[in-house]
Amino acid sequence: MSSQPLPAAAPGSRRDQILAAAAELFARHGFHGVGIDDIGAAVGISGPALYRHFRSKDAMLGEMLTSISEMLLDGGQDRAEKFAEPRTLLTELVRFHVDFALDNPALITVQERNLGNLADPDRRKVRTLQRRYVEVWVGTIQDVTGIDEPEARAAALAVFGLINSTPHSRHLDRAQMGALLRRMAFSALTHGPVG
Amino acid sequence: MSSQPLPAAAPGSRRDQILAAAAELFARHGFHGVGIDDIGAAVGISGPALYRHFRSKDAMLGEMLTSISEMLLDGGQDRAEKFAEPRTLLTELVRFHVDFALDNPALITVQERNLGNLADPDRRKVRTLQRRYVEVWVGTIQDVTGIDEPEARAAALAVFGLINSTPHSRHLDRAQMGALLRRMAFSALTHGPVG
DNA sequence: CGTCTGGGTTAGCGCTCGCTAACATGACAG
DNA sequence: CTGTCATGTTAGCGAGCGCTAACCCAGACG
Repeated sequence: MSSQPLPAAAPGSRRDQILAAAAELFARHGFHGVGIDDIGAAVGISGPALYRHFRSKDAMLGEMLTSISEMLLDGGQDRAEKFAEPRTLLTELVRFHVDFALDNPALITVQERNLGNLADPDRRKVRTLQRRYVEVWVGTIQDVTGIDEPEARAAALAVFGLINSTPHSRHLDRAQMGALLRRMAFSALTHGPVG
Repeated sequence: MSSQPLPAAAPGSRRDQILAAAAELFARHGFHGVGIDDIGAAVGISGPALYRHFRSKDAMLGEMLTSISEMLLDGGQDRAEKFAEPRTLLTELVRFHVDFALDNPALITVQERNLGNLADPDRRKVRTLQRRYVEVWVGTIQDVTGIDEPEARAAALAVFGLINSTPHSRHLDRAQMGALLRRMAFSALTHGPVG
């Protein structure tokens, strides 16, 4: 649904493989808990060979986080264009975010935990992208519930926390987990803020 | 030179001050992103002086995480004793966890992110405590909703993610934020899993 | 008053880390 | 063949880390 099974967008097969492995490791041990040699070993090459593909370890994290943020923003804006009716849009935003979190648990974890480890130029870029994604949600939540903007923003972040918790609980299969998260998120947003 | 292996009973003030400062730093930069000198500087002493109070940096994290887990478990069990009616108990569990998260944002963040950085004996202890705390929630959720156990467990973890998101959103005052989180959590739990 | 002790200092060791340097090699292009 | 390029290798540097060693000193106390 959200991922392409066919051979990936060509130019960066190796780069992408490295980024995926690094994401997994960063998610599990934290950015500073992972060495350059660990990442290399995870893709079958050893240590400094990574510098043929990335300028630095920070650059890996930067690219990882910007690409996540761009995927989320693109997906959010895409839904916002397609669905005009607020309640429908909210449903679709929830569905999109849930699918993304279920398909990319490592990326979600890294984005949640390691923004603080990002060097300054990249961090501003990522924060801007994130802010714009949140803005899509905030507007939709306000349209549906009528609550004021600060509360809608807090509600959006709370729901992200709910949905993004999925990497930490693996006892349900994908379909069940997706359905549960969608219902919980939607209930929290529609029944919660109203009262 | 009589060897008393473990830190004795509560001298309190200084150790706690150090732990609080360390929690703040671990929450912001991650365990490996914080140096022993940083922690010392945060309490006005410098670097190695910390070893008068803790055996190692890992021991600080261990003590921090076990104390959090014990506070949560104690609070949960306390409510479970006091409130027999399932729906009331669920309300009180939500209230308790929300208050804890609002009062201890750094601790919540550290517990969420840095369990993986814990050395093995401590990690098992913390995980056991966490599991028992989750069990209190799972039982209550099942009593209220009637859903099966794996789904109740997933729902509990999702709600923790929702509530624990509060350190990342600071635009509402404590009372508003508490009220919002309580309503969202309760709605997610009561309307979500049922369908 | 001398001694002990708790909590602090600075110096520095050994290790690991991110990264660079120098070199190797297989796949083509001409 | 040979030269180039992409992609790998190993050796090793400099910095920073956790932690220990050695010393210091203010009280408490007999």
